[in-house]
Amino acid sequence: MGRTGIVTIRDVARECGYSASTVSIVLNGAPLSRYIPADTKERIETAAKRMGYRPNPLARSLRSQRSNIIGVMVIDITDPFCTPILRGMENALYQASYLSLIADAHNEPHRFERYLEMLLDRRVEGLVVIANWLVTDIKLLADLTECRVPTVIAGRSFENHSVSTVSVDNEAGASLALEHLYRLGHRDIAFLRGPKALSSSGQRWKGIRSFAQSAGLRLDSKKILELPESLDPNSSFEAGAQLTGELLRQGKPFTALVAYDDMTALGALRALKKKGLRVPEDCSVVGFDDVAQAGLSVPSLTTVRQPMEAMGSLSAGIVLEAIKAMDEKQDAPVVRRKVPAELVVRESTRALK
Amino acid sequence: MGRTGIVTIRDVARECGYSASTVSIVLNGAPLSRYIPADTKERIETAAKRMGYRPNPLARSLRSQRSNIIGVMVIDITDPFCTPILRGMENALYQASYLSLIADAHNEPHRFERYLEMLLDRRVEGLVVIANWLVTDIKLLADLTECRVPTVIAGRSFENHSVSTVSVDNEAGASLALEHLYRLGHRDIAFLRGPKALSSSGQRWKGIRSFAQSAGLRLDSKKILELPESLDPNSSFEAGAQLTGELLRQGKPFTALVAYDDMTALGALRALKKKGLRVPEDCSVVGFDDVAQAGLSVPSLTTVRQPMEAMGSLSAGIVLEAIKAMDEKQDAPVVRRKVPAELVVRESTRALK
DNA sequence: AGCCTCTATAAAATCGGTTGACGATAGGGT
DNA sequence: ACCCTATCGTCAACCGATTTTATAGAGGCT
Repeated sequence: MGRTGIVTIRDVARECGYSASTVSIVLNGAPLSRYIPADTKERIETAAKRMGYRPNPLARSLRSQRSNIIGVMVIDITDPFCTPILRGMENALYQASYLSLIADAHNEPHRFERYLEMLLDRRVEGLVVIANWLVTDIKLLADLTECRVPTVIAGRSFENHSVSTVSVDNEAGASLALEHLYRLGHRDIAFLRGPKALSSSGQRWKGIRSFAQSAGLRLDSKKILELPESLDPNSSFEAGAQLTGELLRQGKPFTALVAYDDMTALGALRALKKKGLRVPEDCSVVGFDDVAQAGLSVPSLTTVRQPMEAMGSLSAGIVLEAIKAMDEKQDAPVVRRKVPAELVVRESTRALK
Repeated sequence: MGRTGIVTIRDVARECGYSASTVSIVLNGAPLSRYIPADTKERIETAAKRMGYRPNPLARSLRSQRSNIIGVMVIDITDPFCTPILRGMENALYQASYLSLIADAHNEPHRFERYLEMLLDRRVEGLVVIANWLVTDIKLLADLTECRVPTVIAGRSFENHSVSTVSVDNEAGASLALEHLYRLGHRDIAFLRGPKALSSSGQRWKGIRSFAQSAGLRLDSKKILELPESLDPNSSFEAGAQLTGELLRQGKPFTALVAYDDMTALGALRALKKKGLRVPEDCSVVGFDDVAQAGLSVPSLTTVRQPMEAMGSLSAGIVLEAIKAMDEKQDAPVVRRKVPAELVVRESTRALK
């Protein structure tokens, strides 16, 4: 044992009088260990334990070409949407004794690329990209498919590319939100749509339109505003407040408002309150996502829940499956998982009197 | 180049007709490269670039005994207090081209220990523990000092141990909060203290008492409640709401409330609203931390800000310094950094009429 | 001629663990 | 007596880099 206090396999071997190979074979239960008698095994095992031997994962990875690490690219770790996904992933990976190497791109494509390279350098066996917001470009895909690293994009769906994705059913979710308001008797409903650049915006809007059509509800284009494009996910709070202010100034009455996401909805709450309107008495508000904040506001927010933890563990599961498939030389299928959204009714909506 | 598409240093060597040693020496600008003529260097460098050679960090780490990785133990990644710290750390580490390996302990001591071992196994060169809540025990310390891994605890201070810490000046911060209310004319003030097990509770309370004393303000023990101990940082919202309810039921009037942290304060807002009290008209509320939520609530929360990003980069800086010191065989000093808190006045407080 | 020093490059050792190919012994079958 | 197989291990190669040591030719000096 060197003076660093770190015990190598050779130290153990020397200590108990066997070779490093034998120690390795025994401790890993390799096929050859079949022929090693029980008492030898025991001697080796107790020596290893006594000496506190812990195999060096670096050396092991180098030899076995397996890092036991999944790279996780988070577009913006301060986004409350991300952390529950991370939590879910972590749960799934923990069980498979994989570690996750998390890179936070700060919403900057430049960092995204640099970190992507770092992750690939570190020989991550798989990659999960939590794409809440940033419009990830094609270069990503090129790099990844070229390097044969199983990849899942969580939180977004790309219809056109051959990457696995895990995303919520935005269309159905948005329908749920509108249906909820409709059932409560609301007919004059305002909308704050998401920015065009986000695919989820389009999907949610499609859900809105399809429900409206099926229910015979007329959507008044004067009451439909669109969030500006922005790189910062937290900006939608400000934008929500501002657009709601515009709606109110415009004078067209509405009894309910559907926001693109929770942040937007919280912004709307603030703007409504500022104009002296009470929620839900004077106006109902629905969000989307169910981030942690949604339950804590006053009034608490009725919203459409994305099962973020589940999405996280699903993503991890898909990547792990793909890795296993590659081990067996099959190629992994592209999985597009759409998880159902769930309406969470809280205080910000109520029946129209 | 193997069929994996990964280029090794030997591939580069073969390609340009030199040995792996020479390539390594040139690409790293090692001392011996002094003797290598410029055109050879150029040939090697262009070949490396053309072939897209990227040295394998695993192999490099194994040889050099340096992982270029800092381990980060997060007690609970879904706690909004943690992510800005992570962001700050990441910024500092990015510049030093260190990567952070984040482990989320889920508030479970069991996971904490297992991850700690994993991190040490991976030969992290330093460790930052983001200790928002969990009462970390002594075993941690033993393991760490034994393994000679520079460690910083961010978010807590331990007076009695010889670990570096970065924490906010809780005492001064709490004083600021109370002073703010006092200046606004409030004299009947209720308090929701933090749980005893947290050292920050005691510190904040000390700040409260010291300001009260210096201003001649009497604290009414009937209006001082204490949050229950709990492992879950998000529980303080519920607890805040519940304790505020108790205060109100008790009937002792108060015009302002100082909460242990922002979550507690948000809980208080909810309880006050439920009883029909308006904030800040009928009661002012102050929080502590300035988590992202604080600015988004209605009314937005006056609070004492912990400069979390700065704390994160400070922590990273201290660890990096310690690593550098160890490189030069000096031993790194124990640093106890206390950063100033800052009062952020928003809508939840106003002058007593 | 003999011995240094300076260049320019390569061979070999090393990091710590894994693994396929062997060696050696003992017993069983023919 | 001979081959086969089951046991119990060890050797050496290997993963992909870095680094120490070595080699070899060219000049320069005595």
